[in-house]
Amino acid sequence: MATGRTHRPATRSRGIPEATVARLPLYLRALTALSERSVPTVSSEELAAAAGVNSAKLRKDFSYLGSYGTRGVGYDVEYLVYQISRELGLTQDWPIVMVGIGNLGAALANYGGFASRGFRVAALIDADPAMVGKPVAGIAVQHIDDLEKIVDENGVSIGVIATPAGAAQQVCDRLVAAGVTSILNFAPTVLSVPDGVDVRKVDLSIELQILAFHEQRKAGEESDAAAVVASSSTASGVAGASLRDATPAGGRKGPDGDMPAVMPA
Amino acid sequence: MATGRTHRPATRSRGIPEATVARLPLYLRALTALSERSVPTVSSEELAAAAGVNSAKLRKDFSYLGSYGTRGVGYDVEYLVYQISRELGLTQDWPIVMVGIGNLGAALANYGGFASRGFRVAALIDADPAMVGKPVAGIAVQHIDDLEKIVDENGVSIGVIATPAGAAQQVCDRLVAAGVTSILNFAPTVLSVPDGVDVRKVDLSIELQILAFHEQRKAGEESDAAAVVASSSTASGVAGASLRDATPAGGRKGPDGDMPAVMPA
DNA sequence: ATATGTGAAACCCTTCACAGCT
DNA sequence: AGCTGTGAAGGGTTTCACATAT
Repeated sequence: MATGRTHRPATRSRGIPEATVARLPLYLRALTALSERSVPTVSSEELAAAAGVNSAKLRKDFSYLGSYGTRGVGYDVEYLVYQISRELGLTQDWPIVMVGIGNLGAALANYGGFASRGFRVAALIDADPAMVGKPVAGIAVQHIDDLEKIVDENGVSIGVIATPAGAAQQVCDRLVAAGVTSILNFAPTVLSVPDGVDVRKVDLSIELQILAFHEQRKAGEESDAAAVVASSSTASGVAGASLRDATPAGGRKGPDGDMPAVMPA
Repeated sequence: MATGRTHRPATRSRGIPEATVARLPLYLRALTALSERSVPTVSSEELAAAAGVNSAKLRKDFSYLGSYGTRGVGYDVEYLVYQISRELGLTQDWPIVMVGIGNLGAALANYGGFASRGFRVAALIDADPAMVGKPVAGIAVQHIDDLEKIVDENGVSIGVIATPAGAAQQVCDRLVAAGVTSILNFAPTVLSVPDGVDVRKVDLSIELQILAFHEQRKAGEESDAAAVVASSSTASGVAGASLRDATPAGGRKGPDGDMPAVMPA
């Protein structure tokens, strides 16, 4: 043991299921919008619609937090905003550091979404000496040599990695060694971290590939023309079946399609 | 019917579980790296380590695609790269449009991750006349008035939304009306789309909030020394029902912590 | 009358453990 | 001997449906 584990230690989260935690920010956003419009209460039905989930799920989610609703009435918006904020740990300030101030890093630094909700960009860090000192989003970029000092002095426990893939693991190791225990990774690599450190990744290339998978399926499902003209072929039934049999045919190998002469780049 | 559903129609994906689909891009990336190093075969154990999952899961995932391995040996790297690419629909070219060329949009357009794997940025679209004509990542930005024409002429079925939250739904509606059936949404809003349209969202603020939740828990788990200083001693005891008539006084209530006098911004 | 809170059922995903093939 | 492919067990998540509270 003592070897670095690979991903998402899952952190037993007291009693709240991980799936629920992942939806709390969604509820919070919807509630904040209601709060700004001075709406005093919401029903699970309304709030669920605003958050894009179904109401039974939302009620079950809230039940893990406590009994915060009133039967026959609904939920008090302000009260829920506070309770969810507290549950998520947003009533305190989280200083974060961002490493890798290239195109993406700079865009993220400029993105207002952080500051608005408990996160404060404590430092921007880059390895390029030409970047150091330059202000990005009103903050002067610092050199990566000072990473440990920066993390320590600011009490940073959350780091954002927006470096090229090749540098990510190395940066991650330094962040962890310096005391960071949560990492948001935008670099297209799998990061190895010790137990006790949480990693979440955002990879837009992966998201697109998942969409492509479904897109391809849709195209195959249609009569045969590619088009996909507006409409929504609801297909309420278990329709589908269509060409291409799923089963790995008794004999050998997969559905269809063998190696082509030329590999796709 | 006819009403727009809210999120992730889940698209029955023939036989491949959604969770497996979401991991295929990960496997593909690891395999591509092996391929570049001319590694001929991998075991499930090795590949799993490289992709950051466990080997049983990987084998089960691959079993949905077919029998692509050789017992006692492992998987042929090149062969798997091709099969997974094909399964994901990456052997064809996917023209995409990106709407909203601000900081984030520009950064995404510059990100190489797209082009490298089957995705081609067919057009960049913005509502700001001042942006129109400007080259971003080598492509001239076009005006949103031409959205429908652009989608149609390029046969675009995948759209990326990187606009401010307020404009996202409206842009989404136009994309869908124009024929787009898959959307990657970077705006912090829930999008309503008709059945048959897939939406995936990327929201870094949400990711950070999830990390904060676990981070908070870690801090509380420690012996007792207040690791995270500057805390907000949230009325440790069961504080009185403070001002705010909001408190829906009643039976149970949650674990601890009532409304504070001052709400966190 | 209305909407929450929650056992129970259904479903999906992961992990185990080993039969079966090379 | 070694590694894949997969039934079966185990956990987690979603959905149902209704008792319960206002």
